[in-house]
Amino acid sequence: MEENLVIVESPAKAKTIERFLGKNFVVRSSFGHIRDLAKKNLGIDLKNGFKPEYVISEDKKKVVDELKKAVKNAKIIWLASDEDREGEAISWHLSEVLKLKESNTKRIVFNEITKDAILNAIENPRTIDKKLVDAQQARRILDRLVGFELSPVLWKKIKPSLSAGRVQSVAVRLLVEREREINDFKTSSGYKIIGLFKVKLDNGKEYDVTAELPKKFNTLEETRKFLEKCKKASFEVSDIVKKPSRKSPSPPFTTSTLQQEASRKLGFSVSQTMTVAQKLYEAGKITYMRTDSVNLSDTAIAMSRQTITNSFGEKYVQIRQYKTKSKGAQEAHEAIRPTYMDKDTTAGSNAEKKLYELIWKRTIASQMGDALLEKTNITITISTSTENFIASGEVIIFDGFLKVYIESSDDESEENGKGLLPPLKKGQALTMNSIEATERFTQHPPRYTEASLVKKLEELGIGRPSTYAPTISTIQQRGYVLREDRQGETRTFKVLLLKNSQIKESLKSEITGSEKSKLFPTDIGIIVNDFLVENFSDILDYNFTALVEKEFDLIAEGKLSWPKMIGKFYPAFHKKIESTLELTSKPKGERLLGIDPASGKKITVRMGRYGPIVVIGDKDNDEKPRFASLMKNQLMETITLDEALNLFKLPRVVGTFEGSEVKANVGRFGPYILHNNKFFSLKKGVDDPLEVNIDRAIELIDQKRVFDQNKLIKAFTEDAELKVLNGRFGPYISYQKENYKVPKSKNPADLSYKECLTIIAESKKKPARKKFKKTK
DNA sequence: CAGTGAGCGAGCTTCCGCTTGACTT
Repeated sequence: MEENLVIVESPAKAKTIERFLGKNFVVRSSFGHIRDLAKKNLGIDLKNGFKPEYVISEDKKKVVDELKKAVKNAKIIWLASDEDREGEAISWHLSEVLKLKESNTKRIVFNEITKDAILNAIENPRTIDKKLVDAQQARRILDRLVGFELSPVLWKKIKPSLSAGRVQSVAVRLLVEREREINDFKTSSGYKIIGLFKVKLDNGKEYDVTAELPKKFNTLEETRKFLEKCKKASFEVSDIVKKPSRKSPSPPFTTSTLQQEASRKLGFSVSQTMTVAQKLYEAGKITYMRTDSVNLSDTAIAMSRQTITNSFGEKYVQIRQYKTKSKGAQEAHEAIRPTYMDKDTTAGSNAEKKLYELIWKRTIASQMGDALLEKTNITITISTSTENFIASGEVIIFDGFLKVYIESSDDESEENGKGLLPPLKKGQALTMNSIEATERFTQHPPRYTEASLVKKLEELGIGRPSTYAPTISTIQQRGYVLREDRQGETRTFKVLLLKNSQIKESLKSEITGSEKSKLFPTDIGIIVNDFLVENFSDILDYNFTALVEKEFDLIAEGKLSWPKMIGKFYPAFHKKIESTLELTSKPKGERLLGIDPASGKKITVRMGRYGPIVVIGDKDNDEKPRFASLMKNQLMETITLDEALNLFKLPRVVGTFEGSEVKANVGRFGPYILHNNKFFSLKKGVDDPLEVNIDRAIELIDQKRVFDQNKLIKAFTEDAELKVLNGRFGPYISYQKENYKVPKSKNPADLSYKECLTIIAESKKKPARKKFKKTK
């Protein structure tokens, strides 16, 4: 018989701890929560004080059975789930399900996986904190009530299978409101003035100095006037200000900051970051990756000190303890850091290497000294104007943490590369080489990326490290949001150049508004959001989570009972659900665009059964209304009358090729060319079905033909339905509309008819694959 | 998949937070 059974949440953690504890201890994992509210109905007895009905989750039955066996064989059970609300609840559910007795059950907690921390925990056991468990139950029940009562309202009023919840609906709201800010944004322009000067110092050396006017001119007129004045001006250094400044390293990574930096520096999606981090964690290379804590264990700090000293020298060491700033942090774990600080790289996939190195650098930098800088601002007066030029420079006196890590910023326009200035003195005269005035435009607020949305959610205290990635993917799966690249547009801007006493005006062009991996709300996302904000403003409020968190805290302190809290919330909420079902009509987002000049009928945009459409006329008239779908990058909210009229120009005859008509149109999978009943997709962001010409169409048809030829690896005379094809995931066999993978051991080109049939038969023997849910 | 947009009805969908596999035609 084993003396002691320790139960933790994660199997990787179990493995590590078992090493620390020795022979008398067996360590098992619960794999997170083992039971949850029943999925049928609500799982909550509304007539009976909101009594929750808990069931053991299907995928946890095996785990529970094994834990039961392990309990039988142990004298003392140590419940070692995380030290936070959810962890406390996990321990409580375990003690209920495993029928643990108080006499031989101990609750222990540690928030770092080090030998000292664990031995210390064993020395200081406690009992389950039922008040904290109750706070978790309140959280769980509230979320279920909100989610399972709101979602069906959407099914009835908008579309089946939609969803709403405390976290996801606010995430969508952030995106919709940002999109509106962008639509409402009025761009204005001004002229930025940059002067290039030459200066000859006493030592005979000549230097270039670049200086900028701190203000922008609003109009071309003013700009020209200013340049005219500069023509005959003399320029002189009037002031030199040197200011020391310092930069401090950022704290070690939490889940959210790791997701942000991996997105900015490595281009990872939020879920990609988590998958790669999970791999590193399971391999024992980093600490736990779902954490809101910036804390480092004493051992980690000691290791960092050693590593920094060895690599860069003692003077680069500066030990720091960081404090978590984010709302609602529960700090059950350490920050995300390498397990062994002396390893600055790791083996593994490219992604694993890159992410590991990022984590290593960030952790090491967090224990290094501030960077010391000296900023210099030099004021240059203009004899003919009251304006001044400013030349600024920056010198690094001591690089400190910058030796290993520079944090990236979401703000792309941030200036970099301010360098060294020549040793100028007050009164020094400068010769003007040229002055350039460039028209610059104000930028609309940036669209969210996955990672910047996570950052915003964390700031609002909404969601947890374990749910950021799933939330981001849920709102995309529901069709509320698309993650997309968008091509920018060409914009022209004016440039005035003063050189050799002449002012030359020219037009230049730049690409603006291009977006990479940004989140765009869809029409459905906007309709759902507006409906929810209109009818359930309290839950959609950015402070809703913060408000209920305060009450959860009261419950955890024993100052409020959870049924009382839920009892206060639910009746009014439920009443609102019923009145909304009864009183509101289906929101279609209908908007009048104008009058069709050809027929004189009204043109409207609205949500149709299969997506957003524009309609000419209405049902009440004798004539059938005409319909057209919006293109993928058009929004109901912003489409104009002209754009709508263009949609009715499709399908459009492009020309003829090989004796048959070539047509352009937009289908469910985007714009396409139709020729001889065959479809050829138009290239996203390149071709426009309204403008594509016959030459381009033929080019696309040819390309597709070549592609299809390469697709076929082998066909068989025995059976025309059987083919070996080249696909996205490598070679496969296609037979009777089903696909089968070609084993890696076989060369697809050499497969015989018989071998193919064997492969098909083999793969049919395997248990039926879980079919992915069809998402429309 | 390359059209559709009516209306009825059965049966389904759905939340947030803990965890990891099992998937990848």
